[in-house]
Amino acid sequence: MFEVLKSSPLFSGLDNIEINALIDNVLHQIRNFANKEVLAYSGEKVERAMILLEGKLQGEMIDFAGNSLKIEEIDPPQMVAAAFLYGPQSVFPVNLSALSDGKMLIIFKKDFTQLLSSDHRVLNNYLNIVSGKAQFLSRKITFLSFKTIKEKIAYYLLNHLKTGSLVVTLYQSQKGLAEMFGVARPSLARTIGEMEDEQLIRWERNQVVILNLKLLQAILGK
Amino acid sequence: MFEVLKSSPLFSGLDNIEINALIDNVLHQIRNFANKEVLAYSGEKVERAMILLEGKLQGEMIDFAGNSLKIEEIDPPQMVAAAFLYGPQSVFPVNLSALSDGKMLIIFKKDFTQLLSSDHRVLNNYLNIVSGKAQFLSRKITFLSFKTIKEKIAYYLLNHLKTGSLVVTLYQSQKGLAEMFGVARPSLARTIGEMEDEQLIRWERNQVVILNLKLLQAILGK
DNA sequence: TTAAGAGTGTCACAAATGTTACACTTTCAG
DNA sequence: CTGAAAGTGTAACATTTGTGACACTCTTAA
Repeated sequence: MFEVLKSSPLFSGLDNIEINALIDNVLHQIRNFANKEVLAYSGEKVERAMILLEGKLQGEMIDFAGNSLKIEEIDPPQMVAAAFLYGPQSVFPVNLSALSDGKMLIIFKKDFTQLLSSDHRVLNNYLNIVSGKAQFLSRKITFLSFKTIKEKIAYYLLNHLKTGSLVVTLYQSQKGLAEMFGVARPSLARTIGEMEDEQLIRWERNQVVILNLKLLQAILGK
Repeated sequence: MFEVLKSSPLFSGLDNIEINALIDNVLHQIRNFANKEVLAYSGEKVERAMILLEGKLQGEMIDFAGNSLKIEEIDPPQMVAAAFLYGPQSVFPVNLSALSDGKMLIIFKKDFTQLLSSDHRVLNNYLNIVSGKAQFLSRKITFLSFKTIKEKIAYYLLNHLKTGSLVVTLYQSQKGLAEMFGVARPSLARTIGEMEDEQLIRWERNQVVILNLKLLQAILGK
């Protein structure tokens, strides 16, 4: 029934039969959601473990002025808010909204705790997920602490560059990127234009061609 | 021997005898360090669990231009880099340096894993610590995503204000604050000056008096 | 096929912050 | 007590980014 869970980090190392047995053993439910639906608001208590089965979600912070900072996109079969289920302040750090129709598996905290303690491998996986989450957030801070937009662009491109290639494929609009960078959209466009003038990159529709890798690295290197 | 550990989050709920038994049961060592010593560099692999016993540490990110962003200060008996011991990328996210002389308890990862699995309470505590760490980092992102220095100051003061009081005691210099905020020191001083002109606050040596709480909150509220 | 919506490039101007410099004060070790 | 080091207030100026506006392109659903 939960074929997709086999490749989920939480159940890594378990086979289908074991996964189904574990899940059947605890209370759970399936929740369907529609595109653009808001599934949770920042500050809301996290009382259930959620594993995305189908569709796409995003987490974004909204500040008091209404500006949004997109923190991450979530694809199946990832857990949602994994690092916020336990710990001293278990509330959603972001608004969670749907980028498409989809569905997710829901397990209440009490039952999830029981699931964790019933299998050492799952517990170990969960520990890795939460650690990975902290590491992701830490990298996010590194990224946000870059001062200039140019640095952010350079860092983003170099991190999404597959070794050997000089082309970065974009899965987001400039608008989406601007939100991730925490900058205004026209400011991003302007800086992109400047970097094109400098023959650093060529920014096309859905991909960016690196024209001068060394100079691009030098932006971060000095 | 490790009296201070009784109040450590990792050993919460255990008594002295149990703690000593657990620790004696695994390989461990004590490491002394001197003020200003750098204990680990960003990017270095985390191979040991470290619990601060005495002294004070700080973690700071250094960007390529040499600017530093102080992420946190660590006091005993906290764990160091707890969320970076497991997970996909177990490397230090910050430079770890000493703010005073001190010493810490060191347990190698393998032995620490053994310690975790030998007591359910400790494992549970550790899960809470790592979750708490992720939550801390998440709040840090919230903080860094404030656009203006004024917002950052207001947020910082309101968060350090004890209920009922109108005075915030500072345990850091303006220079230290500027590093935490990720802004230039004179810029911080200028903004403080502006807020004093506006009768919002009175900034004294080691403490800040809130003169107009409502207006201060309004900075974040609109 | 076409109209609507989303995304993009660009501009002029405003606002915020960084940079560098210097004088002054405070702290603290010797 | 004193000198050095660290911290603070402030200024002029340079840079960077945000804002709001508009025209244009692309995509897509009716």
